[in-house]
Amino acid sequence: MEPHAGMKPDSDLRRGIEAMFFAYRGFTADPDRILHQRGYGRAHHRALHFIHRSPGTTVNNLLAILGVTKQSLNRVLRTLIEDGLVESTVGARDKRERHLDLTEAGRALERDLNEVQSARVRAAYASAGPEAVAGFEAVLEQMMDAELFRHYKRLSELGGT
Amino acid sequence: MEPHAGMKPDSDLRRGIEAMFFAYRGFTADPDRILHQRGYGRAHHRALHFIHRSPGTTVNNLLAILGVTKQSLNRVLRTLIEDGLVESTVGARDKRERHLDLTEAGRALERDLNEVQSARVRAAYASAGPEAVAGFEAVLEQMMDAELFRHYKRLSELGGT
DNA sequence: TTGGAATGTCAACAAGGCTGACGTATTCTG
DNA sequence: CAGAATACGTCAGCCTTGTTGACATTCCAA
Repeated sequence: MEPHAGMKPDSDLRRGIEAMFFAYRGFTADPDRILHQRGYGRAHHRALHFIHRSPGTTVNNLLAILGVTKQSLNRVLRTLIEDGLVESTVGARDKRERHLDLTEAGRALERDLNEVQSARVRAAYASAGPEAVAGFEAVLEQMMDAELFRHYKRLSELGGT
Repeated sequence: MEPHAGMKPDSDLRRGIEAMFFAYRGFTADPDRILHQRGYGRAHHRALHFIHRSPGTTVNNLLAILGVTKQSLNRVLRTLIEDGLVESTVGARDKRERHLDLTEAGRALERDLNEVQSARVRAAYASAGPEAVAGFEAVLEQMMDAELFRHYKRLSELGGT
């Protein structure tokens, strides 16, 4: 392949790839500790996060966002419901659907997890500066494929508390 | 918590967190397909990547970088050696050590995996622009914790290919 | 009204993490 | 030189979290 102006050398790309690998490990390290103490895994965190984000969402909805099979999600969801962190209510309009919401205990755990994860992201943002943050998000967005990007955009536009 | 100038609002942090989640999925999607075809998983990719990066590295070294137990790494390594993708040779200076290298077949697979993963990163970089890339790397570096950052730096300074 | 699509649950299996215990070869150290 | 420490491999067993397959319930449209 002819290198040409604007073409990133192979070593730059490898560096970026390694940065993603190591950064993702750091990104999940703090919540993982809390989860492990409580006997949960990363899948539980993801479920709590997105239920918090879209209260009353259905199982199917969550499936699409998380990109796993319904059987896989169901196992996680079942333990969260048994442990009283998530509430599942039969749909009023469509009784096949289950609407998912966090209980007070669920909100508390989600808050703890978000707290430690946000702290790290906040520190990284503060240390790298606002322009770096803009670049960070721009590259990440481009790294998603179309479907993931749609989910991301939809959630972003909801605005969060 | 009193918000003050320069303090990122919670919603910005949540957006960044979700961006990391979705982007990481995209980041691994293409290599995952190739790996799955060959009956391998992400763990095999990581081993191949870092052996390629540091030819002749020892098992202990790889353990530290990957952050897994030797039992876990051993399972992956054993299949790669059996399948003739990795070669393990007894250390010359210290015969307790095993030095790991890719065979020709191992290099070929690593090249394929790197090819598709780099393609996506390259496209993202090209589309976001060089300043965004600088910001991207800056934020990722800050997101690592100290030990991971050391590994990252050591590898980066080796230079590429 | 009935057959198919959609939604969700249960069962069983595999990958790949983990801990703990142990064996062997080799090197280092007191 | 004897014994401790290091590097590596392996066995056994556990957990999380992904998968497929089979099934019940509910809705909707022909």
